[in-house]
Amino acid sequence: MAKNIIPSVKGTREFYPEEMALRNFIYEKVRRASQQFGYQEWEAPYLETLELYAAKSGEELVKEQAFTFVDRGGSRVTLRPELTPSLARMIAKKQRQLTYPLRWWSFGPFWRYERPQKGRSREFFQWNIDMLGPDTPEADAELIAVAASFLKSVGLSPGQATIYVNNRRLMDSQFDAIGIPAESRLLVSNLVDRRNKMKEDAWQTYALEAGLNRSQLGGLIALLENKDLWKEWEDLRRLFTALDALGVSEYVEFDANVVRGLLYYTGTVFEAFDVSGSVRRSLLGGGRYNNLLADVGGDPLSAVGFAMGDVVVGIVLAENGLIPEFEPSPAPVLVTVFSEEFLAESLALSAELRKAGLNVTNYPEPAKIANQFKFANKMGMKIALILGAIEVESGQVAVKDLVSGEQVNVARADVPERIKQILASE
RNA sequence: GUGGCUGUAGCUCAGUUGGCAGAGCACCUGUCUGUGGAUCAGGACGUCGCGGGUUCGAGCCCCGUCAGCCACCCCA
Repeated sequence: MAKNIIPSVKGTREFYPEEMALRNFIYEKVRRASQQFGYQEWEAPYLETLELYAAKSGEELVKEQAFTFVDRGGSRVTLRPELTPSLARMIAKKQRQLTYPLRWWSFGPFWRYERPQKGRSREFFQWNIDMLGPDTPEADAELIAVAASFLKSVGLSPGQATIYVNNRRLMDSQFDAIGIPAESRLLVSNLVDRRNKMKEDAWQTYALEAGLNRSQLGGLIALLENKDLWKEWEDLRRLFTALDALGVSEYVEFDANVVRGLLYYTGTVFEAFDVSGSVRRSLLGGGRYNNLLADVGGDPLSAVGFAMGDVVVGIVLAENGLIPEFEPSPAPVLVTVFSEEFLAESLALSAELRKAGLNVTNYPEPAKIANQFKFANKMGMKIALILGAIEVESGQVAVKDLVSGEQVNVARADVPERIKQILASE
């Protein structure tokens, strides 16, 4: 059948109505969580210059994994791989005109030129949410609370999704204490990232080969396994106090293993994982980054935020049976077309019902009534209306409840009310 | 970017040592003219991902390529 169809671009996503419904479901939950805390929706260009990302020194990965091409004018442009540089620019351009604390959120498409596999495509949607201005643990706690609110709103319990929290400055002080010099931090950071993926003894061997001595390794292990380490750090104590007050502490745990890309974050870091399955999957991640505005030439400005991709969230929701049932038709009512003769009558009835505030689909042509009912059934519609010779003569409409199977004849003027009754009872 | 697995009907898949292309589900039609879902009866459905090679003969073997998946890598 499907011959010679030009394939879609590798790694892109096609949203058939059912997938689009899931995307919109996620979007609605994201929007609600964001707005509950007073965040404003905003958006940035999808196309940016490569320089915007190259400006962040040390991020060659951006150059390797960004979707870049030369436009007709010879400029190098990039499909945005992340939002934060655009945020930094837009803030910097109006830094003195904006109102702080500034709370912004966004949900839009991003592109990364990666090797596609499950949970990772070249085109994805991402929720970004940030607070700029305050530099307090309580601000950090608010972002974590927003994340927890989202997880809760889609039906993920603390047992299914957990947010792990750490602090980069705490880790720096601890690394100092066990004699890991500043220039080894990147190495150690990678080591920590890797620890969950390797067997413990293999990981230790790897760590020693990578250049740690036994005393450093021992210190590192003790550090990573210390669940009470947060108590030694004022900011984390305040953070957990605030989380408790915000009512989300059941979703949050301290974990020294969370480090997240060393060069970016300056304080609190956090990452939510799906812990319902056999594999721990990252749902969202973020933290405090206080240097960003200064890096792009703005005045120093503190910031905290996180990002969440739609792909993994969709998979996790599906695996936990949390995706709402798909309703194919946004219109619960079908007006059938009895014959050519009554086509105009059906169209007029549909228009009346729409005027009464109902979503109504009119069958587009005369066809066997059985086929029109089949259509209504497949589209998940709740009510079918029949307008044939008998009904028109008596000024009535046959209203059939497709869920219960009951059918009654109703005076035409009473049809909207009758439909609303049926819909309300289901 | 590296390594591996997979690709057969709309979907999920079977297909023996190389010998006529299969199943289930979905789909279409059912006693001539006003009613969907369930059952029954009948029917249609293939570039075996694509290109090349070996062979009397390839879905099956070999090479290449594309796509999906898995592990690395990375996760802004």
